[in-house]
Amino acid sequence: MELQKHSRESVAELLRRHGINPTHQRIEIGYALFQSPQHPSADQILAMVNARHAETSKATVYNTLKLFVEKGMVRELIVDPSKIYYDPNTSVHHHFYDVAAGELADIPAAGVHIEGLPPLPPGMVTEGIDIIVRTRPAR
Amino acid sequence: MELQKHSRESVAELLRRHGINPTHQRIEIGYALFQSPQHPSADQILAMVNARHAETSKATVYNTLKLFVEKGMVRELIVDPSKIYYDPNTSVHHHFYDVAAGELADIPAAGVHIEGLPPLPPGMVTEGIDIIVRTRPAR
DNA sequence: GCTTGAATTAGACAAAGTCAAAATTCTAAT
DNA sequence: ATTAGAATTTTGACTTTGTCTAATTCAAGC
Ligand SMILES: [Mn+2]
Ligand SMILES: [Mn+2]
Ligand SMILES: [Zn+2]
Ligand SMILES: [Zn+2]
Repeated sequence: MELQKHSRESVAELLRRHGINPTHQRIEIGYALFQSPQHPSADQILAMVNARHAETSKATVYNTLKLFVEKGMVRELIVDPSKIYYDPNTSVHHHFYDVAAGELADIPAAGVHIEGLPPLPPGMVTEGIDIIVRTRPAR
Repeated sequence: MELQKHSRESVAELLRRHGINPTHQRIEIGYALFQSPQHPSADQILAMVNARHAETSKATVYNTLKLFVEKGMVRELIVDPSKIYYDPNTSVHHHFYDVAAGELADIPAAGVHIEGLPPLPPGMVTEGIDIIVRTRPAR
């Protein structure tokens, strides 16, 4: 057993733990998200979910991803002007972004420190700190 | 004299220094960009430029902003999933982003250090490092 | 088998941005 | 002055990503 990190059953359990009713569509979307190509866009998820046969509508994919974000099950990454990428890893970490290929790679939080940030504007609270290292192929 | 940091003449000069032929439209767009509301979007610039009377088309605003970015005269800020913000300050610095209001505020680079970043993926070169502190109103 | 609330769907719509072709303006010869 | 060629701008159609609303389907509980 344990051939895959995430079975549909373990995704259902993850949904329950985040207070999300694990319907068929939500399980498929979560499953797609936690599978392979780290950091997919909504469009890619829609394609993955419906690869074998039509299973889920566009509206449901967008609604569900928004729900996942609200419930803290996934994170949005805003690095590309034209689409949102989704990150199944919600723990603190940062990213390389290959602007030529449009691909993201994780930077583990361990060892990364930011020093000397000024205090927040008054009355504001931090929602998150993103470090994005934009890269491109040399020469 | 010197009532404004940037006159149309000084914008024209800035364009020339960046190898951009200073046409009427480009000067107006640059002037709008360097005026006030720090970090405008393309849409806001279009509105500013045409506030008094129609002066510049949508295509020219988008083309020109892209040209400015290519020539290194302004910087794009990707912080919002729905629009690009433009930053007339190209020196190294970072940003607070109020996700509720959609407003950016500068964080001067002085004193801010990032430690412990891993080496770049092989064959890649850094294009820039962005730190975005996402904030929202408390409570 | 009904009833009801939750979830999903289709399809129209909106916003931001792109693109190609036509029109205009500029430049620099003749 | 005239004209050719290049650069710039414009128009308007188009694409992509995402949103919205109303209709439909689904899942329990009775
Ligand atoms: Mn866009
Ligand atoms: Mn969008
Ligand atoms: Zn990640
Ligand atoms: Zn700035």
